[in-house]
Amino acid sequence: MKVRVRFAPSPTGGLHLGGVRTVLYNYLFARAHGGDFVLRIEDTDQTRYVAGAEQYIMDCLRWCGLNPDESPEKGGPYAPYRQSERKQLYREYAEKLLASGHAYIAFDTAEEIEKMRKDHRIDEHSHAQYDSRTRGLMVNSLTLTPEEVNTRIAGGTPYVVRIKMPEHQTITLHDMIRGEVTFDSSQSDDKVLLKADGMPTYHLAVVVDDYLMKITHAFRGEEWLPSAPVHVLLWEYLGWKAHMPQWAHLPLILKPDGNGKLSKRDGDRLGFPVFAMNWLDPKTGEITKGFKEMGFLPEAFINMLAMLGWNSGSEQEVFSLDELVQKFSIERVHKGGAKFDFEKAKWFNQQYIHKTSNELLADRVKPYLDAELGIGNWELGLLSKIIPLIKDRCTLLPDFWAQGHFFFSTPEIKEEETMRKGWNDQKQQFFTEWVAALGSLSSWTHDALENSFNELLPVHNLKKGDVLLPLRIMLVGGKYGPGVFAIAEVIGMEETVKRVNWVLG
RNA sequence: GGCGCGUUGGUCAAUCGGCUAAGACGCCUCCCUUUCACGGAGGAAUGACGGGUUCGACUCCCGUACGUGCUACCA
Repeated sequence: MKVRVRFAPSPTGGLHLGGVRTVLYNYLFARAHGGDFVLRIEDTDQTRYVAGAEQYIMDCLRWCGLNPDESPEKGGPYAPYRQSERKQLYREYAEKLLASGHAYIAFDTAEEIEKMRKDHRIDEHSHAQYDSRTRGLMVNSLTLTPEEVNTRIAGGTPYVVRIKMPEHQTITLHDMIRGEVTFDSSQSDDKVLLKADGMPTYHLAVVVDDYLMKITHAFRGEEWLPSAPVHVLLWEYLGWKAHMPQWAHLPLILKPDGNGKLSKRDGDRLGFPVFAMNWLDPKTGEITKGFKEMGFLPEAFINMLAMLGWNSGSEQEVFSLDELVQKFSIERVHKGGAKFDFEKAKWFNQQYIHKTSNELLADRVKPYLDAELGIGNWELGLLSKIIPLIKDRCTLLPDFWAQGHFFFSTPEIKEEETMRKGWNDQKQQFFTEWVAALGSLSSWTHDALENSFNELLPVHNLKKGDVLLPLRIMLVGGKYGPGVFAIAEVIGMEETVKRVNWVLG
């Protein structure tokens, strides 16, 4: 049987890094087994629908290089891939469940349910559930006669279809990461399967679609584990038990400090991205920063996520996507949640910047220079010269500007005090003569520049250390950057002379 | 509160009964470098707790604690 997996997000906002990791694990599993990876949009909650979110999710997957084989955009043999477009389909299965007695119709209003929750609460901390203990008290097809039910439906009374959870039945589920997990069916309430608006809830929709789309392995976040028994029962009641996918509930990604699931707010608070790409909330106009825009390379982002909860068992940490496809195994996914560490994420990016070819890096860096200098306002050829000089000093893509801006324009001197420290006539003389000598250099190379510099030193009774740092500050503005003479070589004679002369006054 | 899941250094984590408990990030020291980095060499830092089982438990079992998730006509 062909392996088929799916990523099923609901289009309600930015794509969380945990979501991307779920996509990754799905993708790796599918590729490793020669299977299909499908993207299914779970947009059954019309009240939470956010315009643009679906397109945004696909853009994120594209940036990550984790493209689905089947999706709303691409189509496929099991289309449509948007649950809202499959709406009519689910009712048929709800009816089937109704007919077999595994589900029932309920007419209760939100207020009535709320009242029941309070009136029948067991203690102060918990509200009663709509379940085997309380369903007999409510207005539903279990307490009403068939005639009464029909009259209400005919009269247009809104209703939902709920699953009738059995009492005290032990439900066992095999999870690829956790092994056997068991539940007591009485713990779960009679979940709504079909809502009053005719849309299915997640519970009905996942089961129906996973079956119809022939999904063989279902990976999702650990937060779904408590409702898994409901899904297992549904597979059974619908008569599809033999086709139920193998489950894997992925550990959660936690906040770096305190406790709890990592959320967008933590990123804002702690100063790091949580979403894959910038997300503009159409309702509030608020922009949430993404890893892409913060200057991460997609390869590094993916590698970092792969290692958050999984490891190969070896000491290797840097893996290409192809290597991950080869080595990843869902069984080696850690069971416990992992706290997100932004420092480690940056380290991965640094590793990738170091190992990425200068040509490819130039493509990635170009947009940042365009943004700083304006498109067409700078010499593209410079990029290939400076990248090898500064890449070792860069962790995120914007660092290329921070580390290389002085190649493009005369820098502001930010370390003037350091530069002037111990300044005297000797130094003034030295630089004046060196600058004058520059014109007669046989070739403008860093070696030639350094030689002429060195030769002049004893003439003025100076040591190299006395004047090298001042020269650096003249050229770059601060105490950083690649070798000074290499910088001078790149910016050229005219600019070098100009920067030194400006300081000499 | 109930139920599920989890628990090895600050963080990510290896270990599938033999441990003097890997490795990485971060931190500290030193070397390299007359800048900043890269790189190299070191260092500090770990099995939640209590019972079993066993010749031997980080590894298996039970309990406790702690963490986390769920407990919606949200996913």
